[in-house]
Amino acid sequence: MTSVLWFRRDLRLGDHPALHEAAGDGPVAALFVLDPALLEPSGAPRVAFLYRSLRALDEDLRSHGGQLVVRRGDPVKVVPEVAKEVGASSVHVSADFGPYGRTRDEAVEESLGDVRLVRTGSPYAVAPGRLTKKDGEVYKVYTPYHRAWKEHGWRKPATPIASRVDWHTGLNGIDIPGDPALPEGMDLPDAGEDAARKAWTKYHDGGLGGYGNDRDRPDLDRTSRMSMYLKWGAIHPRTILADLGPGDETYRGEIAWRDFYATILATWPESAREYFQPELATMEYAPADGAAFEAWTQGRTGFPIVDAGMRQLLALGWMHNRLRMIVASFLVKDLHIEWQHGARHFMKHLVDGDLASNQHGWQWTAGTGTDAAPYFRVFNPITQGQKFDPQGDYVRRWIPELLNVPGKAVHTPWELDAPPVDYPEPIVDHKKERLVALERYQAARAGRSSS
DNA sequence: TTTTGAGTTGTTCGA
DNA sequence: GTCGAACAACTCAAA
Repeated sequence: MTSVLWFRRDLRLGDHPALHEAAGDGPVAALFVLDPALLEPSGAPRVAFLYRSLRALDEDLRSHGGQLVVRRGDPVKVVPEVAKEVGASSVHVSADFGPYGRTRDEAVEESLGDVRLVRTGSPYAVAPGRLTKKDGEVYKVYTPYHRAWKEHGWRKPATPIASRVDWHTGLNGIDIPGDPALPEGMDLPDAGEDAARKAWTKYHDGGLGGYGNDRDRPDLDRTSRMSMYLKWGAIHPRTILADLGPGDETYRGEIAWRDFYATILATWPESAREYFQPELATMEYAPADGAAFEAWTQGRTGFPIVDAGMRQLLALGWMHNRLRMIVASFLVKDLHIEWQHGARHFMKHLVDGDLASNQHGWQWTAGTGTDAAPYFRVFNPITQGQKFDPQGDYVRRWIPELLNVPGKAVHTPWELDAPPVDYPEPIVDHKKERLVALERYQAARAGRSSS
């Protein structure tokens, strides 16, 4: 009996449990639905990367005698239509645990009627719900979660079957749309499963060994950049995990973080918008519609390391992890702007923008999340720059106005005898704003304990 | 039930 | 320059 394989965040053919399930039923029709509800809030870089990933998937399918059918619309309508057209008795998917995805899937399941919606696998090594404390509750602290996660383990990658699948062809779909206009000069990495595997192999044989020591050095750029492939499932985390050795504990931990935050968001879907610790929502913040927020988004705060990160985001659709923390801390604790505004800006511009990791990364910085940073942990944008970009190479790469400032002096351009005229003065006094932030948090904490 | 130990990523200050 | 303490109490996880 024919089935539909509805692709979402699993745009690959290798190591794909839902494909194995579908193939066991008979012929498989491959479908992707362009859902306006998901596309509209996404920025051009992520949409472009999605389209390229879809083209790559279609190419891979064609090389195995199949094709990818792409339809536009609400999956609640589109998926049953396609199932009917091919006479499918089941629709196979990888489980989606996001706030929108889960509700959508329940609605699709309802609209499918007698056709079964079968969820097999997920984008995670250890899917939400698999791992609980002994009392059955969800872990809220990373470290014990991580311990249990390692103990629980994950499946080995499955053997490839795409060439043996009886692919259903002949359905009409729309062409994958042309890429939306990208910012001038933006150069996205190659998309698709093949590119993901190649990028991973290259990193595995090259930079991975130095990850533990150098991952915080944006000037050295030793992170794997697998996030955008993981975002769309061009590679599955368990494929990556299978290649890691005992010395790769730090890198393995990052995969665990991804699973952890997915679990948190799946358990508390409202934490995508609301404060995980609601009592901190009453804290006083500055409005996000002023010049300060604008300066932050444009990389013109006058703090070189902050501006370099923000400009890297605009230019690449990607930002080094250390910079994500620095610029987030600056927005929340120097400009006193709520984390949601920063999270939204990130989601708009990041190619790898993942709701769970993004929102909870921000909540961590804001001190409002699970396992949050202590309130007194305020990043100093000057010393962070000096520490993690010691020669200033990263800053100079992204801030042409500072190109001629040598060495670490680039982190304090206002101290130069002749500061560059086209680079802004610091928009705030960090020392002062740090104290303001500490007071705000202290007041909120006092409010909490008295209420 | 109670108790105990622990908690991603930092900074400043004073000795 | 280097080092340890203070920053603060609270919640979580597990015994």
